[in-house]
Amino acid sequence: MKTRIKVLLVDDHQIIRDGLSNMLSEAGDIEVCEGAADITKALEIIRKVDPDVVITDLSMPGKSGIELIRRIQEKHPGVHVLVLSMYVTEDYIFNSLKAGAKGYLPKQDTTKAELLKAIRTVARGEEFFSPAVAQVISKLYSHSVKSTTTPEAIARKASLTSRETEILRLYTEGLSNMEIADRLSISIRTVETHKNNIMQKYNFKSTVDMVKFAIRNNLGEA
Amino acid sequence: MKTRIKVLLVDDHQIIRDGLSNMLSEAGDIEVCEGAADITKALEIIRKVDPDVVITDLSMPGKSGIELIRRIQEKHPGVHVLVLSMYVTEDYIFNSLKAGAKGYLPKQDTTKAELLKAIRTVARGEEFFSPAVAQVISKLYSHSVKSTTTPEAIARKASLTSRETEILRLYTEGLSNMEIADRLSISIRTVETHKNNIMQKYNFKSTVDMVKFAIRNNLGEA
DNA sequence: ATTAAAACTAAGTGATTTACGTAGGGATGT
DNA sequence: ACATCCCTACGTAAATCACTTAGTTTTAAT
Repeated sequence: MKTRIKVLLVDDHQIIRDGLSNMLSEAGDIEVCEGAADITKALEIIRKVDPDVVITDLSMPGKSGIELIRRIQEKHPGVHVLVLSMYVTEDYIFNSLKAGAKGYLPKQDTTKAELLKAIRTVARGEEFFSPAVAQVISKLYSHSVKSTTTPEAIARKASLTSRETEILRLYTEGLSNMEIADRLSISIRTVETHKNNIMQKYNFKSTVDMVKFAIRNNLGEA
Repeated sequence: MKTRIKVLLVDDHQIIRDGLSNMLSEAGDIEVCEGAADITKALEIIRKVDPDVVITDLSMPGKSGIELIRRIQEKHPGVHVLVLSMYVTEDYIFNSLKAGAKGYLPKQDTTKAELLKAIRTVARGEEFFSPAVAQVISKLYSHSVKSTTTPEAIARKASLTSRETEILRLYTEGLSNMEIADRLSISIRTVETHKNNIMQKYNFKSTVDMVKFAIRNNLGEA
């Protein structure tokens, strides 16, 4: 009899954590530990209980979930990360994998059975992706092959730094400078600076232009 | 001091019911009764406890949630139905309203605050729709101008005047209030007022939300 | 190992723009 | 005649913009 799989849930929504916790506790081979609503708390709990699997959302207050994955890889390489996100976009998936995530599931249509299977799979150190995610990944790879021949397009996209991209995405969600500053735990002046830089790089003449650009380029939803 | 709002949750997913139940119980003015996973059970509980508000999903095993709404209207017209669905499609929304639903919220992006507001609103017998849903409704009603089978109050509530539509379109072009004012030869204040009215009609929380709506609605180019 | 470049952070400050509540006048329809 | 809707507009408070400067950290290259 092997020990149960210790799972840590990271999500800023209380109800979701509670719901998942309930659900997972019904499985005999899984042990859910105290959840975390942000990265700091998550890392603290990881140090304390050394879980086998961390299930995390990506959109959270403060640093993004990507950062959490990165830090876990650095300091706790034995802990396997399973992303449970409401976004099934190239960007999120790619960056999660790059940061070291072992699995990626969409919140939308993941069933209890799938989630359990995913947990058990990543707990063994293997990878697990839902069909929808796998599709995006394959598209990503074929895309990267093509893009080597089109440096112009890459250059354009690459001209935004990761921080700028992150902030641009938050603008597309309709957040104000202040709200973005709070979300990222940085000064509103910094947000303004980043925005200014974005606007200058692309010569946007208004915030609306910027958002339209982001939407066209799949940096934001809708 | 009025009595608490009695709420019945109908959803075939155990975790979701549990999560919502948890969440709603934290509000002092709401009392959550035993949930139901199907129509039969739901009607049975309604007969027993006579709730003020029924929150229901639409996709359920057996008969659809629409049928539940219809039956509630027939036998318990005082019970207000709030739909909480993962689908924000014309079909579902239209049929829910036709069946007598007082509110419709997408599962995807409804916040706790919104849900509570929606519950309190429909408990008073008023209607409540999230921006995304209102968008679909307005689209629905703008096509069939005179529909005798449908509540016209909703259409009016969620439709924009010609001036508002005109101004909204200019916003999607990236124009500022001032530029729009010049273009239309009216005061910037007037433009602001129109914008304000648009924002209120759809409960937009930011200009970006408004523009995203317009783009999705083909009022502006994407 | 050291250095240069780039990225992230942040503040000052005056000008501009927006948010939001309130309100008058005209058309319409009942 | 009266309620209602629509377009118009203002005042004040709040937020954002535009530009500049600059310290700290990361990354890349020699």
